[in-house]
Amino acid sequence: MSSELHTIVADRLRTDRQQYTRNRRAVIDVLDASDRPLTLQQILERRHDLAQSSAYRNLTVLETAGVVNRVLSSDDFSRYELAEDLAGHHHHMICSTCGSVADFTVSESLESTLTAALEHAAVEAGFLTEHHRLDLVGHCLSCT
Amino acid sequence: MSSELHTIVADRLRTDRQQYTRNRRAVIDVLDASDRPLTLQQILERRHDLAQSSAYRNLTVLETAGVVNRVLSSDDFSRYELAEDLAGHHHHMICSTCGSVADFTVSESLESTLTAALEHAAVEAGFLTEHHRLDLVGHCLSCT
DNA sequence: CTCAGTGCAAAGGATTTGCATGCCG
DNA sequence: CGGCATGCAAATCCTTTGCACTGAG
Repeated sequence: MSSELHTIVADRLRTDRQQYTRNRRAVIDVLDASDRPLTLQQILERRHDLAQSSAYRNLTVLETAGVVNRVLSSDDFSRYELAEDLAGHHHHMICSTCGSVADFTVSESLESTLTAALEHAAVEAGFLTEHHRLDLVGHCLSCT
Repeated sequence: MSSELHTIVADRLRTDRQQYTRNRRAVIDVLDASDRPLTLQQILERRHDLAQSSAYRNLTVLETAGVVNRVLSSDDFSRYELAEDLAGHHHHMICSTCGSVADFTVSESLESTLTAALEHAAVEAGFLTEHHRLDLVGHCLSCT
């Protein structure tokens, strides 16, 4: 399972003529082990051997290769997670008090209804959809 | 219609013990005239008499009073729009190439299905929902 | 008068970049 | 050996803040 993940990541990086280095693998491992998107700080806390600038650079490389997504919340920090086709399609509960982000999913039937309706709206606007984003904004348990 | 908007804004500001000044009214006018969220730069371009710092400060005041929302896109710029209960509930098409944001809506029946399903998920997670956010991410007509 | 709002300039802070070094192929 | 990845430090740039001034009540 996990080794399969690394194979996929390595493939996509190779397609971008990028190497799957130790640091990049460390970033992927950290994101894979989390049940929610992580800030750069949180990534560094989990792997003290990573340098800040390299982590940023590697996240950019990984995002370009399509294996990592950048998630924006309500605070000043970007958060990072595995791309949806690796981690599974899901949604976010965003706390507008503390900025934390938690994952959740909805039923497949709702997803397909949604996807169809959105694609209809996109076509009308001449917009080329990559994916949709459905998030809840409110207050998490610890901030209530 | 428009004067009604100003009345509502004035009321909400008063509740926050804030005044509805000329500059704040100018910001509201600019946002009201737009069919999409605007960056600070775009606001300043439309009203050259506004100072950057005051515009930021006023947007913060207006956001706190609940008449303006801050919208995050894919670029480094925050965008601002009238609060949903003033402009109507809607969604965004976000261009991941240029960061531009356009508004769109979906049917009310889909909205209510959505709202019910999301509330179910939120309750399970102990999350207190303020509102939901449903966005399309992709490429706009000019970036295709 | 008082005090919030304003504008200029300077500071903050997450993210990016320059450059010398190290390492994998 | 050659070229990319790395890490440190410095730069970038959106956004925030300090401070003196202005204007409404």
